[in-house]
Amino acid sequence: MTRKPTQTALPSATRASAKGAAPAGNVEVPASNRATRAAERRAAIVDAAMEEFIARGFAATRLDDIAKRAGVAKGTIYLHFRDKESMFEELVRIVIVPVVARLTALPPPAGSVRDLIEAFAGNFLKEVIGTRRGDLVRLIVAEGPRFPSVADFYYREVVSRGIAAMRALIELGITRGEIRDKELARYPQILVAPAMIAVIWQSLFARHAPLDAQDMLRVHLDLIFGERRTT
Amino acid sequence: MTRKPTQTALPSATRASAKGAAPAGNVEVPASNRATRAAERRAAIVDAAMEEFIARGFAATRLDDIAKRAGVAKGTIYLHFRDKESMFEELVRIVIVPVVARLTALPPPAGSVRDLIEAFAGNFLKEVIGTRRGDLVRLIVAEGPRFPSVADFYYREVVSRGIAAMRALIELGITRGEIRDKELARYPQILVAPAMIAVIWQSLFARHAPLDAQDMLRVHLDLIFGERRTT
DNA sequence: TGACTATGACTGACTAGTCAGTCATGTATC
DNA sequence: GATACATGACTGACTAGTCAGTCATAGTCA
Repeated sequence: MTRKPTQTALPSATRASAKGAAPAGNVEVPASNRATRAAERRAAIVDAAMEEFIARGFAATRLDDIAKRAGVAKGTIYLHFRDKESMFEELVRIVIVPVVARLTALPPPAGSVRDLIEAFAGNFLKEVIGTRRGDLVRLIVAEGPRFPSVADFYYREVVSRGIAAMRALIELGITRGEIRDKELARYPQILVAPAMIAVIWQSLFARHAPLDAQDMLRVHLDLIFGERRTT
Repeated sequence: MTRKPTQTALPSATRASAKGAAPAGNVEVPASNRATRAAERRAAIVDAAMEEFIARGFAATRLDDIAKRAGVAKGTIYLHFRDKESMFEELVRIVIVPVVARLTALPPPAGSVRDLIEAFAGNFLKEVIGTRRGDLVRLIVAEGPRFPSVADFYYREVVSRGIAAMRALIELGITRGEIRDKELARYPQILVAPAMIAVIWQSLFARHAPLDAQDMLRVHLDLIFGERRTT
């Protein structure tokens, strides 16, 4: 009984992945074929879900809100994801994977170890700290204990790789005589710690006391590499 | 409409803080007077709430579960706290304040700056890392964005004080020639970062890769103070 | 090319279940 | 006996997930 959606508009954001996630008011752009449209919708749902989960956390996020933000009916979400939980898990994968790929693909085997690490830090600064992706990291820290599969994935794909990569760089630095402290290779976490703190700080305390992450990371590298660089 | 907490007692935990928090099966020990009993109940509720909030986060925690764990009826919770939200906020205060007090009251003005910082780190290791209180820190990171009052409180009472204290120590270290890098005073976060990372690591990744926090902090201090100490 | 049919993406009202907060009814204390 | 405290069944608001029905589009045929 009752039923008669009429359903005129069908937003769909024409690719663009609509970061801003314009809710309702977007104009009809009936993308070519069905498959494309579906992919666009899926992307819109992912973006919307990301925003909502970051803003409210897993439990407090309503699928109705995600649907509204994505400009889609609630049922549509279930055409793309099994349920709320698996949507959250997939979401993390979908967003994390390309970032890792980009950060990993970097190593331009040029210059000193310090140059390499600085390039890496620069990218991290640009790609993560203070961005939506930084918030995602905080979200993983927050929900990790309740989503072992997410924590596992994150450890496997990001943390263990990152630690291994940093360890390799540190060992190279020690071999080349750029880094004096040989013990550092045992705890690459020390190298990464200020960057992580910066991510969390921006999320939580930026409005109390803004933090110049770039400068802080430079000071930290000075500490490790022992000398002042450039100016 | 509706709302009228009744909000009678405000016991104030008469200290005691009953860490053990025996769940249901506690044999009634009709402690002398009403005030004492009430204080015990309040403490039991605080402990139970702490456990539940840490395990599930704010939104997913059920007051029924807190009540059951505390060995109390749900209504009793409302004799002590206005609602779930203010319970969470008070909880953070109740648990954090004594920890800060204990960590702050330390400074035995003896020995080198490194000794001071090492003593501090040792206490932090014992009191926070890998304990329930460490989980609370993770919880604050998790819920902070949704509870500005909690984030504010935490910044004011813990972060800003901690940063200021560390800065003072660093400056003293620089004056005394123990610390070479003068820039460090601008970012006390660098000094603290590995400790925070240890807290988070224990919560999330300990079962994937255990971390010897104590050793890591030692290596980090070696990095800052430049030389190896003892053995 | 135009008309007609089949497909399945999409919708949103609905169901079943959950849980914060209430309050009438005890019960212990003074 | 009066008061303060404690209880837990109850209410009502809210939401994850469902599914019967719709309709734009792809496919087929003349």
